[in-house]
Amino acid sequence: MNESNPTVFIVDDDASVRKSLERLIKSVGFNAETFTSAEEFLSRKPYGGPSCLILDVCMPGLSGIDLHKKLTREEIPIPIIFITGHGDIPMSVKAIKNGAVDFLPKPFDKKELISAINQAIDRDVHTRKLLIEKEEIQHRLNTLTPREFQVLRWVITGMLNKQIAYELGVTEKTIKVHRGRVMQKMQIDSVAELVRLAQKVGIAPPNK
Amino acid sequence: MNESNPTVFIVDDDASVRKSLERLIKSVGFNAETFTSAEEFLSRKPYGGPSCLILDVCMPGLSGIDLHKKLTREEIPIPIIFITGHGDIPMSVKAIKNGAVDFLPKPFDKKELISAINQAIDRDVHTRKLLIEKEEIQHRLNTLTPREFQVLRWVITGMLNKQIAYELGVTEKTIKVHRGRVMQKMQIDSVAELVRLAQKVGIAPPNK
DNA sequence: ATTTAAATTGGACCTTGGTCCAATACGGGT
DNA sequence: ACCCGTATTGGACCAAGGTCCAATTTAAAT
Repeated sequence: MNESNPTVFIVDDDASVRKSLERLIKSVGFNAETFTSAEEFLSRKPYGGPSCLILDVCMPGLSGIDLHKKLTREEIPIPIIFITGHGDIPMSVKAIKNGAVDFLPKPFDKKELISAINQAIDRDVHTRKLLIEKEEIQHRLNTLTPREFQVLRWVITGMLNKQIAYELGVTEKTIKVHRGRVMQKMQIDSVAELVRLAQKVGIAPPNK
Repeated sequence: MNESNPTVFIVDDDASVRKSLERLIKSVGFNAETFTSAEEFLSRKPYGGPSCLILDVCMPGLSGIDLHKKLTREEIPIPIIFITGHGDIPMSVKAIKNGAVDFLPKPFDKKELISAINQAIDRDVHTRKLLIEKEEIQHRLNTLTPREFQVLRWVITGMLNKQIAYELGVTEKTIKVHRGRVMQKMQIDSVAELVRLAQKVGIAPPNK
């Protein structure tokens, strides 16, 4: 069990389900870790590597649905595969619309579950990659002064320095200096890259 | 019945369902148009305004699911709301994952259906807006010569004219001319706009 | 064979972007 | 009182972008 290998977390109040899932998952080469309740899962320390969550819908205490909501609210984007013995269509529809990877009624086909797990892990790897990228960008953005950030937002509109200068009520010279520092701090050397970078973290142009 | 008002298409083999749905939909101010089969719907001329499709899953001939697949394959992005009397969870999950707006078992709550219809129409309005924008961009792109398009792809990387010239084995002068024509034909005047525009239609930088 | 579109390049010239050095001004914090 | 980060601006200077006019070459189309 190491953190570079994908881990599948299993939350189900039924011991036999936990056991069989754990065996199945380990047999295909993933780490598996089981929990008897949503609360127990929440108290686990955050996992660093790629992972996903197999979650029973109905459980005493916090239900699987509740846990999903909570994770969404707290922006913990771990991919979720629901399993359930007593689900209905509206419930499954809602779960998928809220971002669950799959929703499998018990008993389910092993191949289907494995397929869902692979999808979930792939999604998590992708999500993590984007997240890390965003954090790196954000870190550099935080080194900008307020004025520099303001200039950045105008620069990505494609306006000329003199136009930006007019908008901010300063001289073109000043914009040049701010702009130069923005590029230096963001560690790039073209407007094209700045535009893409701003897009990735959702920086909008000024309201005018 | 005019094309600026949203229209809801109803496809169901059950006459009573068609009738009640039509009444409900007209009562909230949308146009409604009914069809007794998927085939009948397909033979209708394309609708210009915002619309969505309420689709029975089980029907003689082409089923609702089949129709959904066909529309997806042919890139007809009309939002779909499934209704069904005999659906199961895997079916509903699959439908939503394939992009359906909702999946409602009969009998359904009127408010739920109306809510789903509003979502579907909103989605369609949004999709159409993006589509029109993409088409406008594509139209301008089609006026570019192969070489100009090639230069465009290098320009959006943020490279200098001299670097692009080296990549293409020509002089900087040549790149300047192509680049100028690209900006003129695309009707923009900054690299920033070019980058965003390229992003919208999914133009990738060169493979190097 | 003539025409046409595309690609290429040169020269001249102007605008814009970017940098280096330097200076002033203002507000916080030690 | 003094230092530091931030914002501002100027001068000088060079690199890069962009445009106008003009010319050549080549391949495709009529």
